[in-house]
Amino acid sequence: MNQSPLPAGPQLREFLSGDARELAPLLLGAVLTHESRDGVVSVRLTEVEAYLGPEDSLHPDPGSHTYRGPTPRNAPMFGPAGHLYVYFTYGMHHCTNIVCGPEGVASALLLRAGEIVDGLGLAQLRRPTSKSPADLASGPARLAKALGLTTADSGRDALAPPFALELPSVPAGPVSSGPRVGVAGAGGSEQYAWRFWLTGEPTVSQYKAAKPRARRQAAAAPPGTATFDQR
DNA sequence: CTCCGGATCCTCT
DNA sequence: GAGGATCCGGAGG
Repeated sequence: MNQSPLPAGPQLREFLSGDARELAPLLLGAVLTHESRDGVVSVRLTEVEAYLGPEDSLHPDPGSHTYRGPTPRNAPMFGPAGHLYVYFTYGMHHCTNIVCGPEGVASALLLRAGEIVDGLGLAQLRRPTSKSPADLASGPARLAKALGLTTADSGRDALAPPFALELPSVPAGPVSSGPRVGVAGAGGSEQYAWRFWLTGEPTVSQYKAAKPRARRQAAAAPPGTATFDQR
């Protein structure tokens, strides 16, 4: 039992102050817990994506909400590591990030998928449309829903009650990586292979590339205008 | 102020 | 496999 202790408390926050791309594989297998009035739900992270801020001129990240600098919405991403950044999208979905990097530097990990390891009943109550336990948090909006998180939680400290974050006691297993999902433009290309997941995990999100939506009053597409359909 | 389109999920075919 | 749902952040006039 002479192993170096896992980062916890202030050490964990310091640990999270590193580069999100390096932290991403290390956070796979970590367990995020949220206790609410309705009960406790814990998710073991199986898939995350790194997003950076405008500070790193060597790696501009056009896929990041912070690409154009700080705004009221993305402010938590510029704050201290270990806090949550939750945003609302598509008029109906919430997605959760854990802020990384030193204070003042925007960086975060989008929590894309996980396995419910505690509070299965409550998670099922929150996600009645899921068909199996593996579906409960197999997608960023599903994960946020299962944990009961909304924009009201954005900026809150994930390392303090009613939240908790625990790193895996042993490396969680083989890690795969690939391009980020649903990011329009260059930010979703192979150049940004900042999505990491636990190889073979059934909870990893089965995703389709975000399809470009028809614009309002768009003229009919000229024939031969091929659209991308990558998977 | 108006307009565009998204770090998505679900249902129906 | 395709389309709809349904808000709001951010940019530009």
